[in-house]
Amino acid sequence: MPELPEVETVRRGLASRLEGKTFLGAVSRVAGLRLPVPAGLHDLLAGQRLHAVERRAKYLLLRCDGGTLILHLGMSGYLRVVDRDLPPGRHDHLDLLFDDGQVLRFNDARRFGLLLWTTADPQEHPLLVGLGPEPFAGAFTGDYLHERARGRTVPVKAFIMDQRLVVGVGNIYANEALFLSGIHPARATGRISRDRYLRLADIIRTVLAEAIAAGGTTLRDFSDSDGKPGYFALSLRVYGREGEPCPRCGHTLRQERIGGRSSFFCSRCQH
DNA sequence: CCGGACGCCTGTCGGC
DNA sequence: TGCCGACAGGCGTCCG
Repeated sequence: MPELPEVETVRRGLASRLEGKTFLGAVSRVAGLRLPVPAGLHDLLAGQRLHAVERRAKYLLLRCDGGTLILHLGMSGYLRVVDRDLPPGRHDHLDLLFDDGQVLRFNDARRFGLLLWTTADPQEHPLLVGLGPEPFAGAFTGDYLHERARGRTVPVKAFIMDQRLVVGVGNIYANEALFLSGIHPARATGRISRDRYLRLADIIRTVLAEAIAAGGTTLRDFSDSDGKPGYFALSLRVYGREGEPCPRCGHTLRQERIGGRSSFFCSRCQH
């Protein structure tokens, strides 16, 4: 579910509401998410002061004095800040308790999410160490894309969703960025000009930034830490709009499976 | 190394 | 109405 704009929206909410607080501990109601929840999480967290909420790719990093909580929301995960008296509901798997009575509650129906604790540098964690550049970092350029694309035959949509190339682009924003770039999602990665990659890199940044400004995209269950939805869904040009007219030329938008994922595009505007 | 398929897990929706 | 398959915002692993 959440791509970079959604995770960044959550990060901002958590940072403003939770930074500076001290953990009382944790309650787990699940054996494992994508990986087992750390044994003894309560004792690991108790007394830790949360001094910063950061983001790397689609991971949230909750920096504490003695270590870092690494969270990933998977497809269906969300976080809420609630009062500890609110009874947990279905799929409310984890509560991280703060000393002021507030609780950071993790709900994840599909359990593709993740919570880990590390006392080492989280950037060096095996799950994070191979990640590509952040799309807003200087290293992410059209020339970088063009260089990495050389000789590759994979559909460009799968290419830009590969987190080893660049992080944060998931299925929604890949579709949107390719539409705005006029590039067909199935086009072979190595057969796209440098000029088009320059434009694509800019457009990826622009789409992600606009989505962050809108609070992310809510299709069904995404919400920020206050439970409020994002409204970028209103601005989606092609995602989920098969059968509707192309916003640029009026041709009927198509849906096809490309790179194993549902893809939406205009066969007249995108080549 | 590369590209593609699969599995993880639950909820929802469309077709019959 | 009920059932069943397909599909859903991610990602790691395995196979050819």
